[in-house]
Amino acid sequence: MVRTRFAPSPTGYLHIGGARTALFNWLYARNKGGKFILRIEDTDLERSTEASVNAILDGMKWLGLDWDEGPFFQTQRMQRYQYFANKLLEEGKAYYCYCTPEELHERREKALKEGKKPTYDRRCRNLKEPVAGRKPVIRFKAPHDGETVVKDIIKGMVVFKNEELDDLVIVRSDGVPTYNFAVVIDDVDMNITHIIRGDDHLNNTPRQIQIYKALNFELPVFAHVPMILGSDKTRLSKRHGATSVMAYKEMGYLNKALVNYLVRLGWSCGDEEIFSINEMIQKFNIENIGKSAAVFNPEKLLWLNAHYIKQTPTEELAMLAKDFFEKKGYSITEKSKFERIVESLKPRCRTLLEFTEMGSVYFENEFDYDVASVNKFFADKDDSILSLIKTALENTALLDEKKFEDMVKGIAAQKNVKVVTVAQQLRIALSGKTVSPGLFDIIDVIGKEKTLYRLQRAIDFITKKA
RNA sequence: GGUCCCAUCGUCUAGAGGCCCAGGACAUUGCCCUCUCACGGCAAAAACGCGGGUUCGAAUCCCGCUGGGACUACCA
Repeated sequence: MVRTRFAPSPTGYLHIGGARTALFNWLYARNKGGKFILRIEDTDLERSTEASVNAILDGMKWLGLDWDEGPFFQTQRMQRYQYFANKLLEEGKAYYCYCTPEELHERREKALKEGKKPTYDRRCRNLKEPVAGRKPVIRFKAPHDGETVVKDIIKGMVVFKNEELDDLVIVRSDGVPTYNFAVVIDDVDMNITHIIRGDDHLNNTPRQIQIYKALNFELPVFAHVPMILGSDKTRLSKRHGATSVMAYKEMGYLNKALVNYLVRLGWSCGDEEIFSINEMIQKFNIENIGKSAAVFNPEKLLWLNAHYIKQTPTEELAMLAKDFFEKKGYSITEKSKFERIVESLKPRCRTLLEFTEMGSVYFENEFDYDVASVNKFFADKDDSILSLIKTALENTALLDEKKFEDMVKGIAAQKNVKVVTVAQQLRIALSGKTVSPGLFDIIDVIGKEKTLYRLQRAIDFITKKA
């Protein structure tokens, strides 16, 4: 039975990189009919917060990455780490070290200055007596010679010389285990079969393998996936823009779009770009994960989001968009009318936030007129076209789209101008700009009264200007 | 500095020795559609980092170089 896990440390929100790691683990487990476990690595007491735990959980839920077991918290498993630390101590595979962080730091600096390796010199390894007045850490007795090989199904066989690895601290002076130790105990206790994680952990892996061996644990399968980079090819971080998963939700991205984007970042399936969740589960495999780091490309995410917006049924989309409109102060009363609005905006918007921007035309009556648009279409200060439209609309009952178009064309013929001129003048009257959803959509949604109001307002604007 | 990883269009990638004077997608440009903007359709431009090998033949294998990244904590 395949068992994978996602093990974030709660020191911030769920970010893009973590989300992709979680997704890969989740997909692999689902593909194999296995289990996906969530574990919170909160042994860094200083930086871990409950708010971060909740933020991560929210992010996972929004992406639809449900877990089968957990969340487990490392801080609630202290006795397990103590047990194995003691075991190593008793078996002579670990020892107390009384060096202070300050001493260690000094020695490291000194070694670096002298051009030597800044590794721990193992001076406490054979200490017979405790050092009075100091709280020791526990260090792992790493082998001096030989090599440790990481068998990684993405990177291949990676060989590390043991002389490069020093005696790492496995338990801090306050009794809290360090990452490299806790992660091993946890993965073994939770029967994790496949460890899929960022390749920033590849260098840690030989140390962990040494601990597995010292404790006679069976090794899991390792798969180190390449990092996600920003546009400048350095590790993706805040300065590259939004990195929080939930920030994308707030910006009006659909979870399906983000997940689809993420799965294709570092993984491929021939020429395929669009995957439903089920297709992903069915097709995901570790073999097709690439070896090189990938640059996060917001443009492509935007394209995918637009794709999923177009693909989402309008009724469903309207429910998602509602919050965004209400947040902007536009109250949604009639469901069917709102769906009409959403429908008209659907092919024009790439995010839900854009719906509210372009959609303002349906809600605002007292807008400003765009200067460039006015200069282009009302330069001659002639309101006759708008007046004709107004008269035509005043004398008609509810138009259908065909009749509306005939009217516009008729006025164009009558005034001997292009249809587009009439349309654009009307558009500016209705929206203040030369860009908007379809004219008929607008008048149909806002109704006769508001249409006439906006026409008169535009006529006043033009004539006042004259 | 040391260790480790990586290297195909601007970006995500296909490519597992001949099917590749390198395919798809995003972005870009042009054309068509059209009441504007979009959508949609069509088309174009755009890459195997460099140098050595191996081989009848290399984007694909090997070595070196260069470049990028990660790690180097009583962080994870």
